[in-house]
Amino acid sequence: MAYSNYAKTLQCLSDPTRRQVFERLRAGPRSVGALARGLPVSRPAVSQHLKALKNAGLVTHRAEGTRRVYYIDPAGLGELRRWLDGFWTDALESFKSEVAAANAAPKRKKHEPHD
Amino acid sequence: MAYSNYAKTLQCLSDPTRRQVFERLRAGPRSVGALARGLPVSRPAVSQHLKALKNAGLVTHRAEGTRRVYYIDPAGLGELRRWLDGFWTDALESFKSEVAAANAAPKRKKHEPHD
DNA sequence: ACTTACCGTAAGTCATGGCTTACAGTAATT
DNA sequence: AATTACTGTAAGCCATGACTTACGGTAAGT
Repeated sequence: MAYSNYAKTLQCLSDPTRRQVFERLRAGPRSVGALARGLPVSRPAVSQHLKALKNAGLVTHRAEGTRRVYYIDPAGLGELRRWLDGFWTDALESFKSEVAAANAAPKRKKHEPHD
Repeated sequence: MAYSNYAKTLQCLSDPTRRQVFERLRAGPRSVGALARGLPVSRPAVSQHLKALKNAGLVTHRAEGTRRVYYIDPAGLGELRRWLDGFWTDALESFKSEVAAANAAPKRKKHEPHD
């Protein structure tokens, strides 16, 4: 379903309220009403957040009468995790070589076209 | 320095342009001008993005004449990674038990206060 | 000393998106 | 069939924040 889109995942998890909805699902599946009950926003707001979360592959739902029980979908988090891990190794490497370079080489001072 | 703030990190990486700046640093350290050169926004915009990235513990800079050479700081990514890993294990567990519950139990139908 | 390269910040504009209040629709209870 | 519980969507309002231009400030070259 949700293809490789860590971008959407990041943008989705950036909102505090939406992340709060998501964190509530960490404990286990909940209906929309149950999710909205403890939050400082209205139920439709939660519904919209859930739509965004689902679009990012972070949650799924299952019908239960008129209720929609939402629960976490590992797909979205998985993609974000892969991206982050790749970045992490590169970052460590880059950081180490940077520190080494900073200690070894003195400061450059010329005004020249640069990279 | 930057304490436990995966929230700030997420909100920081949510912007596409800012993420583009960050990804450019993946290859290695760059000056502000060099970073802005290939991007579709002005240099001050890049400067502001770098400020946000630094505030989130994602980058640091080192002076080199009048240039400021920025490079990735593992701190911010590390925190995000820790949060994500914790969430990931919980999500897997929650997902598995959810699928099991969905298969085992038939649909509930009563209109009763719920959770 | 003057000029040039490089950068951060201020002020102001404008689009994005999160929230609320309606409204419409389905399923279960009586 | 009528009512009640539960939800998704539409329209509109409003704050957040990303971007631009303009400016001031420092360090290096001449």
